[in-house]
Amino acid sequence: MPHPARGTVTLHDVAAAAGVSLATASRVLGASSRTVAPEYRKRVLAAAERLRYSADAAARAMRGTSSSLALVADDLTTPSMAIVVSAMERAASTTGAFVTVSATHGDPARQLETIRHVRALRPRALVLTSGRVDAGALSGRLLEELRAYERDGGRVVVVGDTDLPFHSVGFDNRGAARRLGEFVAETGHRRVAIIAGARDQAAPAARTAGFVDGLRAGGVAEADVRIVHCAVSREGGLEAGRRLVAGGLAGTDAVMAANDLIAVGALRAFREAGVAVPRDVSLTGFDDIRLAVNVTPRLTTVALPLAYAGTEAIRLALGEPGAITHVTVEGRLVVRDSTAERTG
Amino acid sequence: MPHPARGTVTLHDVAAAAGVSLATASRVLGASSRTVAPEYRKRVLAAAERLRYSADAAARAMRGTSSSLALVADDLTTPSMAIVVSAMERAASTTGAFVTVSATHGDPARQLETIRHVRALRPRALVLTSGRVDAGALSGRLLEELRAYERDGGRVVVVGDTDLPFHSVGFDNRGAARRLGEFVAETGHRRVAIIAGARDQAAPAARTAGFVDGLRAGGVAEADVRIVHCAVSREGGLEAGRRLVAGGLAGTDAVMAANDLIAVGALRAFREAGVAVPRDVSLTGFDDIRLAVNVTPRLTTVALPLAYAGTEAIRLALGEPGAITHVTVEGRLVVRDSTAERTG
DNA sequence: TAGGTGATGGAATACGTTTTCCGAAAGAGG
DNA sequence: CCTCTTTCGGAAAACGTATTCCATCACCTA
Repeated sequence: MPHPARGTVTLHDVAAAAGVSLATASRVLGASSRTVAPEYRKRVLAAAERLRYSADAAARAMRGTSSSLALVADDLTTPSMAIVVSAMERAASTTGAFVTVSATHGDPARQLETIRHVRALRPRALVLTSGRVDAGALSGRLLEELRAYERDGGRVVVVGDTDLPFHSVGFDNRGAARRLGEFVAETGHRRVAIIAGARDQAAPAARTAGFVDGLRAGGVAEADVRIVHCAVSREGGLEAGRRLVAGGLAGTDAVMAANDLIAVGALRAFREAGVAVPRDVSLTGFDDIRLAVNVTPRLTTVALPLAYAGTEAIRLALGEPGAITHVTVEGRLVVRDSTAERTG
Repeated sequence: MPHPARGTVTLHDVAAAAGVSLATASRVLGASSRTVAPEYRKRVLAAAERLRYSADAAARAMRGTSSSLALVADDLTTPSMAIVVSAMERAASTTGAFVTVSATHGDPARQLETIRHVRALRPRALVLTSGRVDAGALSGRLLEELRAYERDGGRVVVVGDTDLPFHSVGFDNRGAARRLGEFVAETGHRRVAIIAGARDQAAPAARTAGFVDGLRAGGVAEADVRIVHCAVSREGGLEAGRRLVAGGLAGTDAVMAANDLIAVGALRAFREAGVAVPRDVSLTGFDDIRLAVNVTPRLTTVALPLAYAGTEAIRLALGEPGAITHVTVEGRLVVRDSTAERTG
């Protein structure tokens, strides 16, 4: 398909049309350091324009100067991924590189397969975004594959928390969650339910741990902190919220969700049940997705500077070689309307 | 960078390690029809595994069997683009192809440049998504470039309305908007303001025209329809909403926004001003983005089956050659809480 | 057993480009 | 006027893979 019937016009055709040699045409059209006489240069450019010549990236790549950036993500439809994709694209376009994207749908087996597949492109950098990128879950196979890729001269950047020996841009989930927990405790809440998301996902787990840290530091008794799990989605939050109210809130005055989506789901469950937020219970989220300001009440949450993280990932991916760098991006507490101060 | 120092292991290395010829190794590792003796096959597979061999996509592409899909979009951060990207990725992954993405930021010059650049990849298909893909705006240059690409054996699919002679997946913006306009008229509204978005963008313009069609068909007098313009964003809607209330609603009982984002912005402006939706005015959106059900009140809007459109685009891009096909995707009226019935 | 036939490994070639390397021509310096 | 240097066009090699063609070998049939 790529070199069909008789269609494509090659450098050879351009050279012939311009009446010069292949080498000369290449020097004019490629980014060569060699100078060519103005007369010839003009002829080549004219021929290329006339024939609508477009150099074959594959052939060009073979000779050594390829350039593509690969993104391997769990899910391409989340807002944060869109931002990362966009940041990568912007960075790539300044150097004439291409961005290729792949989705793994959170399946570790598929993740391995995808990386193996992507490796064929010999991308300059591979940005890996996943909820669970750690040595254990991968059985070492993924690590080996990534190492082989590095041996090929590529660079790996992990977006998210990881214990793998690659550059990474991580969020201080636990620290930010701790601050949010402290805030909740300091505003007078005493019985807290945590909707913790999935048990086996790294980010939600770290946030849950941080919530607990902060609440305890703020003086909430351990016995008064309840943790429930659910799917990491709006639906999961809705369902968990329903379970919560069905089982009786029993004096719970604050609910902390592992992310905004879950919080929005829970919010809906509370509204269904006639539980007023923040009058009856305060509710917090995490991520500060756009949705957070578009629900009523607007969510108190933690803002993650995703755009910054995305560009930071690109910087690591394209920057000068150097020691492995772990960049930690701080979250910022954003207090809105979904939390109240309890004076009682 | 792609073929660095001494890193990459090539088919040659695998063949040597397995003690067979290059051809044999290629036959085992590639998708060849030739059979090779079990003994040799085993040795080759073992060597490839041990060396973590990954075939060079560029070299492979040269021999004739490349496969990539290119997406050229205005803006990669919108939710609808994320869905299209995801649909493309899914389709590509089943055939072992890659998806590359590029953004043009709505700049026609950049659009041309991008397509020229992308053409180097010899992608099997080029999906072009843009608010304004028409012959006039492009001065013919873009058309020529796309034609040259087709001559190379590629296929062009335009997502969005276009008068260009390529496959396309379009939304019946005007028709759906007309139905929404009729609905608003039939539910008793008599003075309507339309927040029409940007004057020069095709989709908002078509929707506005459709709103007007529907309202008139439903019996709303032309003098009672007011049209205001704004940026196509939440901020634009917010600002337009403020202008609207500042100037006095003067009996306006319904506001129709060109899309959900604008509607959400307007909703916020109304809330600020103490205008209750839908009690004081009804409000409608367009697109049915996720946000539409997460605001209060939930938006009455038109749902566009974006996922369907995305897969449809892929189908056209990868399907059998045939006559140019224009697929029109119907919108679906979704009535929620932001519109009331006016009996008075 | 001779000749035919199907299977299969290996050498060589092609893909389109960039980049040496080489040679020719022109300019500079004595 | 001769030589040394610089400039620049062209021929050819290289990149890594898939495939065509050729050679070999085993097997089958008469």
